[in-house]
Amino acid sequence: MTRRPPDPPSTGTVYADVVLPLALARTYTYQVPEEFVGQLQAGLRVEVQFSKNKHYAGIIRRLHGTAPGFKTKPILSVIDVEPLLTERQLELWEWMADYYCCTLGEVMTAGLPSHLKMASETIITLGPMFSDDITELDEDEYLIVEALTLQSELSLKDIRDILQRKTVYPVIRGLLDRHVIFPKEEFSDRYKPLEVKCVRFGPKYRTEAERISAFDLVSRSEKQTAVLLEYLDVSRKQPYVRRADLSKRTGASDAVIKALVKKDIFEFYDHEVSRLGGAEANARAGALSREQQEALGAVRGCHAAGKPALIHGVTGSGKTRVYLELMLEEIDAGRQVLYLLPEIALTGQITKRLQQVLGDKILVYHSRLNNMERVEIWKAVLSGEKSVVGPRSALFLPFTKLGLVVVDEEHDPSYKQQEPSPRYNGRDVAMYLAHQHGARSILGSATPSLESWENARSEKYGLVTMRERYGGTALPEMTVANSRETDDKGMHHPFFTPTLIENIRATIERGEQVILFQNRRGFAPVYFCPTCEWSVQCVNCDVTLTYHKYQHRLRCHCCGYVTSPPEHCPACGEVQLKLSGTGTEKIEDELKIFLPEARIARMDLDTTRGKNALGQLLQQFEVGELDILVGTQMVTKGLDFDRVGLVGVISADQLLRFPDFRADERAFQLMLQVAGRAGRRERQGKVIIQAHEESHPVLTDVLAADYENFIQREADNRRAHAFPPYRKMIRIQLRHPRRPTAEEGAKLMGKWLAYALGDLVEGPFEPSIARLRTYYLQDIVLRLPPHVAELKRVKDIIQRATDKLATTKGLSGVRVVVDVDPY
DNA sequence: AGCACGCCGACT
DNA sequence: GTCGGCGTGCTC
Repeated sequence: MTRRPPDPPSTGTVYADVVLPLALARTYTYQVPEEFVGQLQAGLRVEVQFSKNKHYAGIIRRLHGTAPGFKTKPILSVIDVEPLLTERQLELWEWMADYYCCTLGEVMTAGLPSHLKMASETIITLGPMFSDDITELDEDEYLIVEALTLQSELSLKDIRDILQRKTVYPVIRGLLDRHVIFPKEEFSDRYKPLEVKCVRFGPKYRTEAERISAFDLVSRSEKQTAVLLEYLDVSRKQPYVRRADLSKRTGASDAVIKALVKKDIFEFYDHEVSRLGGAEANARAGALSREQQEALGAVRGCHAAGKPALIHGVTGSGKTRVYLELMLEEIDAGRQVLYLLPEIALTGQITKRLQQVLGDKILVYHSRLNNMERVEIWKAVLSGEKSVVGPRSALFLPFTKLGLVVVDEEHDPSYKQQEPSPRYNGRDVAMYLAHQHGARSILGSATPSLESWENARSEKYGLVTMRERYGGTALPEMTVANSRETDDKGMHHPFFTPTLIENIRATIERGEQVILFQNRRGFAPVYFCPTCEWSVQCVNCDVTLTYHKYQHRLRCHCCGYVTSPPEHCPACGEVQLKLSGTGTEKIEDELKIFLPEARIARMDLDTTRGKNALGQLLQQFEVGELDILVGTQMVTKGLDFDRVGLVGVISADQLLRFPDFRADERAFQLMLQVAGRAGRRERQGKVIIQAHEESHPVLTDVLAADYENFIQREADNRRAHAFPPYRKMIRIQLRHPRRPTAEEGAKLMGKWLAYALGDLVEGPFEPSIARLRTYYLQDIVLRLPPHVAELKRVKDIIQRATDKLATTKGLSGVRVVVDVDPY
């Protein structure tokens, strides 16, 4: 990257405004010692002391000659030679801090890989690759390495003592760069290849004839014959056969399989399940369809007119193919591309496909990367050579030649960071980023959000529509099943209609797969006493605990609190406690009763928590080791499988009843997205939605796959009730461990805001979950006409009110959380 | 965010 | 008489 000329040292001392990785509102001004004057510029990291004993790696925001009206501390050392951040990134940080009402330090904390944010407490250890190349080390470095071989870990503070000098960061940085030492956390995060224990025919049984002869060898054993047959059956469908699977399916013990190995018929081996990365660039895949060709032209048209393009393309229309074409163009022209996806979709086939076509030109920025890999990507992006596919955090990478930004699944709520600050929406920040770089941008979805649709309607974005599924596959047949439906004996099941069960059965019999969607995890969300109606509440939050049958535990889905179910009701002593409500676990459980033969798996937060659990689950489903996948929202995202013949929505009512102004939009998106998982290639898929309220207008639109009708009506509703996107919404949440204090603070805050803003202020009121993680909550909501100048004024008012509250006796402990566009 | 300073209750 | 509770204010 080109070096910016250092700011000219004006008369006298030079000062540097430094951003610190703390939740501080402003930058802090340090004095630049004479010796550093020539080498400093914005974006470099420097070591500074902050308060008594703390040293941090801060980032220079700007250099100037204006002496502040207080004594300044000196910059202790310069960590980087070249800036680690670009001017644009610093501007982006400032914009985010400003727009989302948070501090620069909070943006910095979110935006820098922790490896680059050293502080005095950082613990370092000796790297595993260190091969006593002591000759390479200078005296200071040698001292550190020697200390580490004796003590294994040291804090930066220790190192300062060892070296007997104040400035140790440059030395540390040098060692880090050469991978001699590591910040400690990295070891916990080392990845290993995913391997599964498998069986295959031994070397003597490679040919068909040899294999047939194997049957003679085992003819005396019924079990071994069965295993052999099963093996042949499974191996026809899957590229590898798991040892555990084989015994499970045949009911044969592991000893039976071992016996076959002993006879040299089988052998064990570890099958390495493919991981992302290391792909070779292929030729461009297949030709564009006519519609894709047209869409491509339309997107180019938008870009030529300087507008972002919103692609509304039904699932399977091949939006990715269109993105790819444009991405290739940018990359060929030597520019960078940022392709954003919701986190979960990153595990899917899309990343693989991008890497197949773009090879090592594109890097996957994944939440599972370790620190070192993150820093490597950071540097590669800074050099302008690599493009990136990643979740919203990839927005913080130091792009220098950004030419195109793609936001796929732009409607997805997980683009919005909820906690902690900065509470930003990745899609919106992406648009700002593109604008900042003068880059083109594309938003894509099968169900565009109302905000984006409205932007297209008002011609801020260009709209590109793709209506056909690539290859002409028909859209799935969608039907609704009344939840009250009974079977031929007049029996009614609380969560499976006969229609759904019959269809599941038929689908599996055809050798196809089923996805069932239930938007709630666990077994039952309420554990209660039928006598006195007492129910188990979370100790930290104002919610009931969800029963998880598999672990026989009660869990809080807000804070993670776990406890054992009580033996009897503590209020009245009743011993027969009951469960109510339905989660994915229960669906899975009940389904096993109906379909004991089916291979069922569950996909929710609980089953995908482990490192490779999600990938493993998807892999299993992909190769056909599973018949039914029961899951939460997760199953609506990024799943792209050919053999899904049926998608079932267990309860549409549950989605539509949600008390939020976006409930309808969310429900519509979720249902249409999950429906899109059905029948992707030759075959038409089927979707069955169970509901009590069959004629709900949202359901009617879902069944007709009528986005236009839905979004038009939704827009009218929102406009009529003054909701976003026709109003700017800001939520101000006040939190305190004591309810009266939270209430008092909120009342006061509400009064001040109402004084300045009148009836734009609603509340304070208690949110539906009144206590969260031991804090009592109070909300104040502002709904403003969407004018930018107005917004600045409002944010100043909020800031002043927050400051005022912080200096009010007795209420200074009330935390104020501002959430801009809180949806 | 961390941390020191400071002003009110149960202890060696 | 002190130790320590956390409420308050500051860090260039």
